[in-house]
Amino acid sequence: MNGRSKAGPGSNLTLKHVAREAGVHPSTVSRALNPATRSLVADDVVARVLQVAQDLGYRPNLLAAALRTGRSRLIGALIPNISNTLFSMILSGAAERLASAGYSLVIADVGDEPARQLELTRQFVARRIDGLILATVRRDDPLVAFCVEQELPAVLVNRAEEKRRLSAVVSDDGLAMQLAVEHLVELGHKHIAHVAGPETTSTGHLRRLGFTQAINSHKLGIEPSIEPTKSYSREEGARAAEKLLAGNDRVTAIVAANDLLALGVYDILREKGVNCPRDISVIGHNDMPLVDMISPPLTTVRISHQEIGRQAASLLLSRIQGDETVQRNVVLTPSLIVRESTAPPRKIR
Amino acid sequence: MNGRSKAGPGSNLTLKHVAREAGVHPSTVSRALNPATRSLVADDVVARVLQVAQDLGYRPNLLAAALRTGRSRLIGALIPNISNTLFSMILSGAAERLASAGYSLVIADVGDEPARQLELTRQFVARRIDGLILATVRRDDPLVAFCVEQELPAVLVNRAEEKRRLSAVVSDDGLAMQLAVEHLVELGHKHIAHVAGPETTSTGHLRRLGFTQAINSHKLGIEPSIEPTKSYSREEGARAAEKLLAGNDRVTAIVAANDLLALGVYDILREKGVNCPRDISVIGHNDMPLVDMISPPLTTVRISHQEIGRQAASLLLSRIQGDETVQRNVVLTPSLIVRESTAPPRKIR
DNA sequence: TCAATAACTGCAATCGATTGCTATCCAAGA
DNA sequence: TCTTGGATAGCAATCGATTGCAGTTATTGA
Repeated sequence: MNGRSKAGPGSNLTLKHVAREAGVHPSTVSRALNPATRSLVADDVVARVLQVAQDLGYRPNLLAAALRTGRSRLIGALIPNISNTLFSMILSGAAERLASAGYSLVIADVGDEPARQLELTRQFVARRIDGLILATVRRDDPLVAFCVEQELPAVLVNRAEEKRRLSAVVSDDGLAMQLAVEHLVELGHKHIAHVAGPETTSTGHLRRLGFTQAINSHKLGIEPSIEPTKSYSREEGARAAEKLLAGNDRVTAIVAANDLLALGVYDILREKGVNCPRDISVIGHNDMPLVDMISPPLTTVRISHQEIGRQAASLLLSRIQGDETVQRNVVLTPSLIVRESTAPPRKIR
Repeated sequence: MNGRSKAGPGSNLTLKHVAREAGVHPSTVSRALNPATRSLVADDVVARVLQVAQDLGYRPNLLAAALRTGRSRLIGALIPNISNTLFSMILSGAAERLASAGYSLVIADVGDEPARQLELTRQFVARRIDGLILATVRRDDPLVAFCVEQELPAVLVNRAEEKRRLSAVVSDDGLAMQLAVEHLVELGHKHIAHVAGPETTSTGHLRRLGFTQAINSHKLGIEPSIEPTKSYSREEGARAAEKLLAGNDRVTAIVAANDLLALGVYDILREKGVNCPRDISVIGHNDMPLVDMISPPLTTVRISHQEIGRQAASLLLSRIQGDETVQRNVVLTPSLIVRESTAPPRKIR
């Protein structure tokens, strides 16, 4: 009847053992060990129980506690791609905050496929995770509907959702583009183009809108637009840059929606023998590690992804613990890091 | 008596409901749903149960199953720093393989502090994780002793342990250094120095040994050695390079134990106006993302960290599922990626 | 036709902690 | 002296799935 063949890990040391050793009932041990219920037990008994538990090296089985209480103290994270630093930084920040509250982080590296995302989410639910951090969502995502329906506490990171059904922690994409465009305008640029990210993501969408608005507010003309990229990748950036330059020789600066796209732009510039920043200035977004070491060091918008993770974790915890039901959007302020990929435009081209 | 105030997420749909609906006993439902025990149930009953479960959208509570069976289908990962791509790549590979076997990955971003590592490990044990992936271990680590003692299935990744008490998946550090040195020798270098990683890690130690051996096998003289670095970081790399160049003007090539160290070397070379690769060639280790974009593109040793993660997961699963107790060391073969940071030495300097 | 066996299915214990309710004891107040 | 009540501690149900054992029915062979 015993599922385990041998002892196995996990010590098999239970409340009962501690109770017997301390000469009290298991329920008393439970109460003595839990700070919230400790006051129900006489001081001397508490002391004795604590001592015995310590001596025996007792550690409660979190699985059993979770089953009984209905709270697993596990938080799930749905990430499109862990190996992208952006996301691992978010995880790092979230894990830090969660650990200090006694929660652990379960990760699912799910890619972009909605079916797989939903399946992994269901598995999380089956594990009775207490909350969810979503880094995958698109502007209108069925996953969000699922979470709302299941009353599953969830927080979106990095990307937000159009209908604002869930709390989110994001960077101010509009401000970011404003900073970028302003910097270029100050340098004297008049013909600035944008390599937009995927329209399905809030970042791609909002940055494009922000760019347009910034251009308008400076009374500059919008450069003939090219299609948004299909994904945030170096290859897509290259493809976009190629198209952009083929049909336009006025452009003196390119604002990319993301560092990887900017790197793709670099690839094409190099290929065509166009010098950056002398001929064309480039601005990225995210300030990924090492973009300060490439040639030329990339001017980019910095976002503290770790802070996004930390805020998301805090938001989630307060939702779980405090039964707080208001949805909140936390918007972090980005900053422009000026390096050597931006310079005044050449007088003549 | 009910812990939950409201319904909460997780559907509260249990075996009993399915059983009632299908007109059978819960145990029969359990058996019908589990492929391993399905043969104990009549075919028509299986069909009916499956149908009902499907219709109701039943999903078993993994927490309850875990408590009863003693297996949580959770694997813990102890990582010194998730935001380092090296580790997030390992996680990515491991998560992929684990997910396909129905296991989830719980991560702990623990830094380098042994006390914290042990504490987080204990918490993992309290969660009854089925296995552990350790990326943090030093050459002789108390954590390994702990795992062995607790009979906790564990696999080391990237770094191995001296006493080989646990299985490990590593790259062939000796071979890596041999490839690096051979490449430089072929280019004509005779005075090659090494910026060593921390001696506490197996990688730092083994790469230093491998380097020495490779130099000897080519009958070259060992350059006066400098102290190993304290950590794998750009700053430490810079510090080491500074010391190295201060006392030695014969050196025409530097093999760093890691890309970050190599980047630190770059920093100093630039600062001192020493041209790489014309004056000094540099080789890194790991082939981190973007080192192909920096100036000059870094010649480095490529390791498939994702493959390390995958192999580690497989090893762990076979240990858990097959009751296999042999410890195995899986050694992956690295390759040298030649870029532009290496060139023949200048005739005169 | 009857016993022996096989094939299912149900019963109930179990995993380990939590918690509402109840029982006991002692002190304070009437 | 008796009641009231506060402080402790124990009892037993419970969370939801799994599984050894036993019981029932159908099937086979003699």
